[in-house]
Amino acid sequence: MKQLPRISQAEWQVMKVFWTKPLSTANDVIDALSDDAEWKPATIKSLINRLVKKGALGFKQEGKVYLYYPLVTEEECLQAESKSFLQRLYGGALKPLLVNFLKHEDLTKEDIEELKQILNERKS
Amino acid sequence: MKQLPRISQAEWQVMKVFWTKPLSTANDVIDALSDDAEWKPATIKSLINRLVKKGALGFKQEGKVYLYYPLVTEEECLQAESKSFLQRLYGGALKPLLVNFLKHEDLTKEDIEELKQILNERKS
DNA sequence: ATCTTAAGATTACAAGTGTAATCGGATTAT
DNA sequence: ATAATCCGATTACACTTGTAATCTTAAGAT
Repeated sequence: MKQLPRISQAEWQVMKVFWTKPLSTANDVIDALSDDAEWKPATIKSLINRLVKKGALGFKQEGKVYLYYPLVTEEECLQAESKSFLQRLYGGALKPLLVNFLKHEDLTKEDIEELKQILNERKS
Repeated sequence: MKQLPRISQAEWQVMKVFWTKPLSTANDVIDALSDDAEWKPATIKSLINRLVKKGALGFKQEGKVYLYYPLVTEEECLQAESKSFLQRLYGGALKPLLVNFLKHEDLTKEDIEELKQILNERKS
């Protein structure tokens, strides 16, 4: 399996935009993230550059601008991050993690039903 | 609420020792972590020092050595980390996180029953 | 009284991160 | 043609992190 580049927190924000809408330009990302208005445009461009260097993003030139696209899927990154999180904080024990999240976070009645459904389906 | 120092991954390993056994000496930690033999003793001392500076550990002198102890609970740190993880990777949506973990990680039949129990208890 | 030892304190240093400004070349407007 | 603009590339810089060696000082050994 291809080995994933490691994506930092700030970079993750940027990746999310590309995962949601691949073949975006740098400006698309800047727009997409402008609501939160957390970063200067230059910052976002820096992050995009790093992601390209890390091999997390590819691009093709379209006229004068680049259209960037993810080279790694959100699924696999999420998987990897989640796994390392589980390992690091809960020593790899899934149940305590789940218990913790179940206890402290918000769930609707429907969510709960759905989760029980999932639990039922995975017998073992 | 007291604001938590931010504890890095390597530091977390060290904190775990103190959470498990408060009032440990630096050498206790070195011993405790020597199985994994990942770090030189000097490294562990560095980490302890940083944790003291960050306000994550306190200590009292006992004869010639220091007995260190956590100034923050594992519970609150876990809580904070988990929350930020949830926010960062899943945009704060608990269900996708749970679904992901439920789908990909290992659970025994008993675990599953227990989780369903928890779900039942928290009607909403 | 000295010498050794061991503990905490200080210093080191490269890599990664957050955050951003500036440079250089191409494109568009005048 | 020339000037203004825009975009990606390069450079910047402080802070954190991983990893560890060295320094200082006090206690214990001889």
